[in-house]
Amino acid sequence: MPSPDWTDPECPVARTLDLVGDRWSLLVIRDAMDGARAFTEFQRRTGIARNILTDRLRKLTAHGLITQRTAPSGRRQEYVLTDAGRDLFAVILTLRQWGERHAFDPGETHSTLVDRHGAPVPDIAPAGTDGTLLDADTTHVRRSH
Amino acid sequence: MPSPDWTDPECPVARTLDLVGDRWSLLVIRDAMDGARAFTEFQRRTGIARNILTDRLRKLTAHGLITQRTAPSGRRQEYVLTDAGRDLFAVILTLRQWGERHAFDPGETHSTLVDRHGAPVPDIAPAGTDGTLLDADTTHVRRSH
DNA sequence: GCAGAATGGTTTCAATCCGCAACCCATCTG
DNA sequence: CAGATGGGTTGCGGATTGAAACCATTCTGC
Repeated sequence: MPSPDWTDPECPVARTLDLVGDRWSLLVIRDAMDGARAFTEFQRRTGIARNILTDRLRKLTAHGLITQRTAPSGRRQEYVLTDAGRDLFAVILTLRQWGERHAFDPGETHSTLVDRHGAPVPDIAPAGTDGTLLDADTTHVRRSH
Repeated sequence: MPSPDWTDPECPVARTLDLVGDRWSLLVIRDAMDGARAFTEFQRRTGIARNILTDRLRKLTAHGLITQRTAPSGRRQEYVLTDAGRDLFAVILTLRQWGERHAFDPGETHSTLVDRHGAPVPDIAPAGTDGTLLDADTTHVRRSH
């Protein structure tokens, strides 16, 4: 029901990118995960244009990644992640870790993701059922015939 | 040297998205990981417009994610992933797994990522140093002072 | 060794998308 | 009640995209 015309209907990567694969959606999700809830707060953190933010929030809502509701403490609006939205955590995390490894010069500082105790989150490494590390050379796509 | 004006210079997520966060780049990377090497092959698999593909291949090359070289078997050109490009495997994988969980109706078929033995790749789950599962609620961003 | 197809693009043009600025109304705050 | 803040909408110009046509070089079959 959300997006009838997929770029590549049978590829899950392509479908995900059809939903969040633009310049801003994942940054909105990132900020929602870090506590942003109000329209103005998203706008301030990302620097996105206000009309585009309106559009992205509507699309993400239509696709079931966030929901809009009135804040418990009054009449203000707020946007919060759905379960599907929160499940993008691993995506944001791998994007973050790749960036830390490849998008900074040595010595450049960057923000860090830490757990409740302030300890840095360890790198994610894809592993097979037997625990061996997987990469592009040891896997391939099997098309859904 | 690659991208002087970042959307959000100190956030690794934003920097990564500045490099590959458009509609096509990650699909090109996906296909490169699955064996595509030639210009026409990328165009056929993704359905991207040819001038845009030219632009994306140049940008990905400029950012060090792919390299262009002449094929060993003659004079044809080919595009292959660099180490940094191959390191996007975890990103593509988490996008794929999220899509499998949330972008398909129950009963709909989709392509699958399998290892050398044909076994499906297990889901990635972010874990802390002590092995506990991490998510958006148990982590937060620490800004770089 | 020549015709035709494939490869790897470039160019042109129209349509779409995006960012900026201005505007608007409702709600808080002093 | 004046001003600030929240949550937008509208209009406009510039940038990005997509479709199609074009082009030069290289294979391929006969």
